[in-house]
Amino acid sequence: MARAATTSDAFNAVAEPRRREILEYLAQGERPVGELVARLGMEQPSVSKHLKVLHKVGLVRVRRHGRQMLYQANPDGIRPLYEWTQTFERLWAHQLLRVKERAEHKAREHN
Amino acid sequence: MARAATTSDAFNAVAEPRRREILEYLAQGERPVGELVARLGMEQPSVSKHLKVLHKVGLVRVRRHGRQMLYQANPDGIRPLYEWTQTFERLWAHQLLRVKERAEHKAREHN
DNA sequence: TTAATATATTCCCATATAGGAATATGTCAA
DNA sequence: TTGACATATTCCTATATGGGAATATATTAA
Repeated sequence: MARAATTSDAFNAVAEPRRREILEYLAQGERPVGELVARLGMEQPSVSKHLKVLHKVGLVRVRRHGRQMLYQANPDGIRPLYEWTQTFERLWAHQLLRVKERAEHKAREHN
Repeated sequence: MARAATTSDAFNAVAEPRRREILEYLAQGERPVGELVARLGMEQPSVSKHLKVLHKVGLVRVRRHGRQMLYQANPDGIRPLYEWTQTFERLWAHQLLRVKERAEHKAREHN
């Protein structure tokens, strides 16, 4: 088997750095393709292809406005990623705790 | 150009569902490869290969214990993902607000 | 209509997969 | 040493990719 398609889910879609840039930019609100091209310094066909992937996995919504296509981020699509990373929140807490304990230990040492 | 290597960063490494499963399992603590094989129902070479990718991007740590290799999740490696998703937190807040407003509106209607 | 603008699609290709099968390496026990 | 156990590596192959270049489609304006 080969690698799963970029369009198979949000995790795969977002693995591409350019697509993350696009999503970050679209977090500001609805924007036409041309603005992404201008601001992110990518080729127009490249932007369109990335948007197609993002759309397929539900990470962006589109709407036509005259000749322009207005894209916006669909934050709901990001939630699965957010929630998955939270699996490890507990472990971060432990680390912070350890740091805190070490700091307190040091503080006692110096008294 | 082709797709970026799975070993290029945490985003790419974690795009593979099997690797996420492995990380989730290792969130419990340090575990030998054999236990992953048994519990996750994957082939041993497959698990070893996935672990290699995870190790290369710093998502797991290893330690030898006799014949066994004990792997543990390195939660720090996940933080970049967590932090990136937080870019969109603000947008979720808006949505919750909208839900709340709708609920309150309905409540007023029924008075 | 025709031209101009905005975006999407197609074609080409070097590249890195993930899994299966087989085998290699490393470590302990007898 | 030899064998058994635990894990890693290699070889194979179908497959999807991302970028570049060229072109197609859709919409508005003249």
